[in-house]
Amino acid sequence: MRKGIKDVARLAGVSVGTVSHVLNHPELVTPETAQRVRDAMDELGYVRNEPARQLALRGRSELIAMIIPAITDVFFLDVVDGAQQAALLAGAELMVASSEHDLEREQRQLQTLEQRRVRGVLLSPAVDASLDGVRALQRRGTPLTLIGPAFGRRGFCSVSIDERSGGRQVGEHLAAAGHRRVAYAGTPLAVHHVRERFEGLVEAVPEAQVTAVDVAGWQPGGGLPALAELLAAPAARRPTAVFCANDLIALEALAECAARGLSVPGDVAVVGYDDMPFTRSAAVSLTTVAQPQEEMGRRSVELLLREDADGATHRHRSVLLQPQLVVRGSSAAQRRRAG
Amino acid sequence: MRKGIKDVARLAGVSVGTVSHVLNHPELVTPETAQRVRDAMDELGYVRNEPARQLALRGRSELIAMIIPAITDVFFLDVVDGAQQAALLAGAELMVASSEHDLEREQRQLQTLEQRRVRGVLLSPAVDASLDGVRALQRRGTPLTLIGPAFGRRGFCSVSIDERSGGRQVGEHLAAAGHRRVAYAGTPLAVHHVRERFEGLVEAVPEAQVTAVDVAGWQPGGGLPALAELLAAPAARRPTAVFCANDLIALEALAECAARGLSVPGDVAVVGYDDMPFTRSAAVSLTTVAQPQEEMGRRSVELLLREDADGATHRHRSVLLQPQLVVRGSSAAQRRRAG
DNA sequence: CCGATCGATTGAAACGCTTCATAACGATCC
DNA sequence: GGATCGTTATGAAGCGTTTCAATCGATCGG
Repeated sequence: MRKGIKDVARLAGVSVGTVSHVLNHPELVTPETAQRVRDAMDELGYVRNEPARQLALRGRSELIAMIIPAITDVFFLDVVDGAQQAALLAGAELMVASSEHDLEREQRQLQTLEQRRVRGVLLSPAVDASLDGVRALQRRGTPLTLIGPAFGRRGFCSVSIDERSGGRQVGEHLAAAGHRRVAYAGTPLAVHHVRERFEGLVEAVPEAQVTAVDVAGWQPGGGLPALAELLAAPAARRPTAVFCANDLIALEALAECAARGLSVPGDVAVVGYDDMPFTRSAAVSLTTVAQPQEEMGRRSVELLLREDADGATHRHRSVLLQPQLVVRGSSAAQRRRAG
Repeated sequence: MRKGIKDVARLAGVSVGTVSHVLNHPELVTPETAQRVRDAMDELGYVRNEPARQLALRGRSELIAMIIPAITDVFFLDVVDGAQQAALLAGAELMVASSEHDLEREQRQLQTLEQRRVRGVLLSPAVDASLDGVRALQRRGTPLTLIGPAFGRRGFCSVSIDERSGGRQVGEHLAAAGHRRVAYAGTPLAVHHVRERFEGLVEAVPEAQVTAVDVAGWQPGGGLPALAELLAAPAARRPTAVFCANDLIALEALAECAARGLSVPGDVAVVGYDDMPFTRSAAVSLTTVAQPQEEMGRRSVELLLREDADGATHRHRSVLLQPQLVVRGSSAAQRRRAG
């Protein structure tokens, strides 16, 4: 049914070798012959058979695959975007799959990618994934770089973000504005990046009293009762700043303040994390921390391609990216009453 | 370097045919032999060569590809998610690529997908794409279904959303609440879905005066001067409701109201579109229109697989999905002063 | 005018797999 | 005991491509 190189050869009156040459080494073929072959291709609607090609070349495809834990996680949008740009520059294609935080799916996807002989894999592992399978794959010759926290991940290239620095930047900003009582609203500290940010914060405000507010179980629109309670305290004990583990929580913190008649940033400063698009559009524009997602994607592709190029002489690298505090209205610097 | 089926055969002391059988037709092989072969595979770290397999089977892969116009467009997150679920159910893999609104990239991606002999393609075309290339691809035997507006796209299966109905639902909601002056804030009406929503709105509020506010050039945090001007009018001429073409604009409209001391929904009702996560967390929770993205993805995969199964007898189908008004605080029903 | 040289083209081998017709081998039956 | 059968294993053919050694003409220097 489908036309192959042979049909083209017959129609053009040349051998299959020649047809292949016009595809891969046009300089070896007379322009006229080449044209005749191309005409034949058009006429037949010839489409190269990539699997066959790959087989003959006993090689890798130009496909880079990226596995992320959840396709609906907006954090990865720009990571993918950056990776895509870098891949394009290198003449490779990028495709994305999602493990949905399921270790088994992750393994299966890695397996089919290896079977497809992809050029390399960018992996942001499902949370508590054991990396044994990944190591094996790598040993068998598929380059792989890790995206996300690098701890305990020797033997791989990896790109991660300095979460602690993000917390520290927020802390320094708040300390400079004279805050002495700050609340940290986040999901359980057991989650790696949530804790790192917290510790960065604490580190940077040694003279302040920091209260961790666990919002486990929170979901958008659900309110923040634990935080509300804190804000209900008399002014002298009430936190003067709230640092939230992400922007959505921060937006809701804003609402809690408004509901209590507390002005932001007058009475309470609010800081988010992630710099999502809506942070600029909120009633009080949100101070937040921008993450270098796009760069994360870009660098990970670069590491991957380098690993591929280096071959046996390769030495793994870990890249640590810096987040960036973005000061906006919700924490605007101002004179504070003594607190 | 890499081990093949032959190496496995040699090590297990069987023929290549047998090895292949344990992979594809285990029932034809004695359990003991099968075990021996599997042990050999493990020992050698054998990984199936998918391209070779595909070639031998002269067939399609189990890979479904989806091309979206922009990887950073949050709208598609749940579309991809739904598609992924459906694909998984059907035993296929889904991979995503993005054309970045570039017709040329889209074409190139379609081409490499065809060369890879994917099982089918879900395409959300770059805006003003001509579909000729796509038609050719389809004629050559790659099933393809379209995601997005169906107009002028005969000859394909497609899944789209009834944008007009979304506008109508908002209109009916506002009309029922007694609004007589409503503003529509959106990017140029030339954009298909923006216009459709507008027309739905107008259709549903025949007795009201509707003002279209063009926010072309707007970006998050930029403010909405055109809308602000409207809101600055004396109460008797000021719109009592603002319908925004997306939630981000609506959030900003909320801020404009607050800045002018207008209460929402008391003085002005605000309605958004898309039902993004933050709509529940805003100071005034946002009335908006939820889009059936996840279903969109699911249905498109179903159509694709059906087309693949039907073969020549296939008749194209168009599915039109209904969006769903979600009423929240920013337009809460209430007694209105005569307006 | 002949051998050498060069450029264009050819055809076959190889890539790793699946499958199919065939063989090998017991067990079963008359 | 020989024919027949069923089960299991075999090896060669074929999938569509690329590449490489070989071929074929034509051109060139002497």
